[in-house]
Amino acid sequence: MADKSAHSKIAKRSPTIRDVAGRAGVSTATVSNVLTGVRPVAKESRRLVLEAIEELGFKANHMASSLRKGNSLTVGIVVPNLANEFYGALVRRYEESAARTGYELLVAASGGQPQIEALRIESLINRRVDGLLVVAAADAFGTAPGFPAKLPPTVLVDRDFGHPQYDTVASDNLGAGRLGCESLLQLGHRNITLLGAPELNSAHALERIDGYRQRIREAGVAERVLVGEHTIEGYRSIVEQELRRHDRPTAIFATTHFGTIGAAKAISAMDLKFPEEISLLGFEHAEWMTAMRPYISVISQRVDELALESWRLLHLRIAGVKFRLERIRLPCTISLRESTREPLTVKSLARKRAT
Amino acid sequence: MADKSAHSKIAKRSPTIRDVAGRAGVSTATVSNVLTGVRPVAKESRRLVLEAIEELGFKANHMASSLRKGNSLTVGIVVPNLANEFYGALVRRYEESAARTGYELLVAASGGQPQIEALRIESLINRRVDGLLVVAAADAFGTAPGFPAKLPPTVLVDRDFGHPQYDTVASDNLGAGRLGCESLLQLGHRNITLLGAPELNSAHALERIDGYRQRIREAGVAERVLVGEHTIEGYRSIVEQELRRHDRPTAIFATTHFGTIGAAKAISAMDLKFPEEISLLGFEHAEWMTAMRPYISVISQRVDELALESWRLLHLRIAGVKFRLERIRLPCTISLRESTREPLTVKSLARKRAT
DNA sequence: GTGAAAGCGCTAACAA
DNA sequence: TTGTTAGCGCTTTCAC
Repeated sequence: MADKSAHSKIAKRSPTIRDVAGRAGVSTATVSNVLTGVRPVAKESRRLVLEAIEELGFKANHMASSLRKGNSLTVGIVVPNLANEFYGALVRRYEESAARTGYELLVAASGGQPQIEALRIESLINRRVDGLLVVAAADAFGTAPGFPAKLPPTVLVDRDFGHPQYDTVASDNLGAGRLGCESLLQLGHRNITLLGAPELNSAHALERIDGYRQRIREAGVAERVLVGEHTIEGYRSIVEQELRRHDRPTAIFATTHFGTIGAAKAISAMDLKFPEEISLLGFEHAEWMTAMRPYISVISQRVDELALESWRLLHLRIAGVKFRLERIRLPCTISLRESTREPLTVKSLARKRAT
Repeated sequence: MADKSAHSKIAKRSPTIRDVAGRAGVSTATVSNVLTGVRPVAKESRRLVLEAIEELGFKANHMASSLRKGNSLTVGIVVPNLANEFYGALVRRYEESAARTGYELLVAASGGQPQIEALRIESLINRRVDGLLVVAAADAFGTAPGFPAKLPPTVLVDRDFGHPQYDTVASDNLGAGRLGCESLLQLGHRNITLLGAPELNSAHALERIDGYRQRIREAGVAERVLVGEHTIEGYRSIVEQELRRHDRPTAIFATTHFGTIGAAKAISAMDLKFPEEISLLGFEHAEWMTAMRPYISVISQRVDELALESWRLLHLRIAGVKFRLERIRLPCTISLRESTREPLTVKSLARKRAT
């Protein structure tokens, strides 16, 4: 068969809608209509077009259509750290939602630095993303020097809840703090040390601490809050010190995943019976915990729902649906396992009573 | 000041290069030249343009320039699962490289299914990505029905090493298998059970097993390979069975991260002295291991280098540099910690000798 | 139901 | 050094 195109040598550039139109003997408009389904196309024309597409291996250039249509079907996602398990789980869910609805995901990492976040977001805006899902590098999102003046529809997740300008979705951190404290109190603990994250640049770490404080005050029990460097080693060393005190706590409540690991490490480094002599309530379930002895009790965020809800809001905003600023708090869940027990004293008393 | 534009109402659409040109009193070409730096621009013109850009809050439409230039400065990355720690670490490094070089990253997940992989890659091609970094869903990458006929420059990472068509970068899995076996042999173990991953859809799991086999045969020791369902529970149950055998091994070598967790779980569920009675060599270091007692010895992939090398190759291909198909194997590293010890018998003998 | 043609916002000849 | 203009590949009026 003779090649219709001008250059019959190697076809370097990929075929365009024009090539398809030529081959099918119709206009580009008809090809476009077959592709988009915006207007009806006669059966015969459609067949010809589809054939031509097949034969040429034509793939519609999404950038061209985006440029023309003025939307990119692309969402940008910005997180502090892509290697983080929690954010990884978020991104995974976003990708699922995106793939399901014909969107693609442009990912960027801020490293927790507002200036970098500003830069990365600017770059995403240049790509004309339809919307942005952001785990803010710091509170007061959008105030870094050089931050773009106008963003596309944006939803803030996990951090900087209650931002005055954007919809926000986050876990009920205060509730999580209360819940953890409550469960320890119910077991009979009266000497509970909270291992909190330093404020750093987001207040959301403080919310969990506040929850603990609220609940423990209601119980009329003395509070004790430890805050250290936000690294496993930092948490380990501070917990180790704590466990050496004469007035050692009977339970530790870590409100971060790192804190959980650090505390577990500190406990196993000491000569304490775990969990008999010291209870540990951690944060954020992870696969490896199933291998720990004792199996660590934790409070976990509902990452799937965080992703779903934030995606839903963003989707509505992109669609132009008007509604008041949304602020969604999702409850955390507690998984009581082996690392939380009633303190020794209470247990002994109970036994005595029983006999 | 009077508004020059036709509609002086609300400026809905974002300013274009034309708006900037008008405001600065120059041509669009000059604005473009200021933006791209392709041709020199007089100082005064540049100042005017920059001012106009600032005042209008102009952001160059990357899609338009891509369409015109024929490159998107975008790389697509496809992995089986975005929530996986290993792939998360990869993506993080890719993002760093991308941000550093002006690229953006479009991410997609295959769920380990070649058909989905084909779909997602097609979608990325429609977006005209300049290149693709893929952790293949299965070996024989690119053979699924409906797989795009022609890909942009593509580098395969971790899986399907040695693909006949694309550059491939992966860890030296065979070497890793040998290395692990070797280190256990050196400690004096002669009864080493290997906990391998099922072949599933990638032979790369078998390579590690083969490495173990090679080395153990060289040593003239009986081999024993266990392969189960690729889940923590699957591994746990199979290891638990193994540990109940009368001829129980003195060491277990898990060649996957899941296997490591499963084995650790099985061991701590049994009444064995760990690591005195049973050694465990795992795969892939993780933060949580620091909290385990004993601290688990592992062989780890050099994920940073995998990312760097694959990015480098892709970059060269995108730049059009011609070179033969590259196949890069990166060695794994071993971290000997507390979970691997000499077996009891040997130890006792050594003690006797010492006295 | 279909085609011709304008144009999305930018870059790259080609002139001047 | 600068401006004019013709597209990049698509969608979308507006005619027919």
